[in-house]
Amino acid sequence: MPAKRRVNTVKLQSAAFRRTRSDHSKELAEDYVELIADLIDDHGQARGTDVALRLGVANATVVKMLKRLTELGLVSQEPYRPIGLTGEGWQMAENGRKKHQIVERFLLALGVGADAARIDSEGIEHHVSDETLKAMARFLARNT
Amino acid sequence: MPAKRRVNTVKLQSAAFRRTRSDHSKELAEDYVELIADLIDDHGQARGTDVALRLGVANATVVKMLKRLTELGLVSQEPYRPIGLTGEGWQMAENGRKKHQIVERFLLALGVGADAARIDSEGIEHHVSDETLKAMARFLARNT
DNA sequence: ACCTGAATTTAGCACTGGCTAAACTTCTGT
DNA sequence: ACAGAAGTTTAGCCAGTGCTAAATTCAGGT
Repeated sequence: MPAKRRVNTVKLQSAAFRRTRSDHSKELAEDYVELIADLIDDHGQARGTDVALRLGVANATVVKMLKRLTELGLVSQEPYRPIGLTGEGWQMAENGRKKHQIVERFLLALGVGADAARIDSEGIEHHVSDETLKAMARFLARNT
Repeated sequence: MPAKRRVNTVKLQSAAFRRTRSDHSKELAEDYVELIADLIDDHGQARGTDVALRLGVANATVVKMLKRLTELGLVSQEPYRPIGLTGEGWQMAENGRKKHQIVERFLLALGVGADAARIDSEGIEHHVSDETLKAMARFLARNT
């Protein structure tokens, strides 16, 4: 393999790895925002305790993360009040829910059991490109 | 929904979230080990510089991580020598490569383009349960 | 044999995301 | 009305993963 070609391959590969890794904090943000949206829709409000319980982390961790999400313009909150989402936050939540739903329904259609489909879709959701998502949607449309 | 039922749901959900998150360090370990195995197979040896270049991180980061992987019993190395894998390391690498290959071939069979398939499989690989992997393999067997 | 350049390691820093314990608000039931 | 329960926040800790700069070791060519 010529040197130039190899360099390009390496660059592409490192980009792929770096991407999956730098996305970790974005993933976390998406998990929080999506969960908050669900809580608000299901219970009328989202409280820190609920988020902590659902995510399996300590209360203080949620507080710290919400501070970061507020700085990112996704969450809006006043002290000692339930958690709210900004417009941008709602948009991210909607997007995530759509993705999540397609992935989970896709796995079910593929023959994966309900439990595994739920768990795996949670993890996979954040690593699916638009192109792959479209392919999954096509599959769903064909197999219905 | 009865209280008991809801609690179980919450526990399941938090378990799913916690799992995807606590796996981050395991993911990283798998990426390193898989890459080292590839380098050894392709070039006869794996050097820190190559790993750093491929993963898109600094040299010192690789050194630190290799120390952790050595403590985990996955990597074996003497100072200033190329990187080796333990039996357990090779086993993990093999496992990862198998998974990776199935996921990537599955995405291709689904109609995803080569570039997206490569990048997405990199990210998805670590979040696919055995059950889902089997479903993908079944799909591949049917559509060949 | 030895010098130089490449590779590796060490040292020290920053940030993220986790935790516990303690302090502080808010809500609720009597 | 207010005491206690429930929820939130603050403070301070730790581990993991990244970085740069400087020191060290190794290997090749003269």
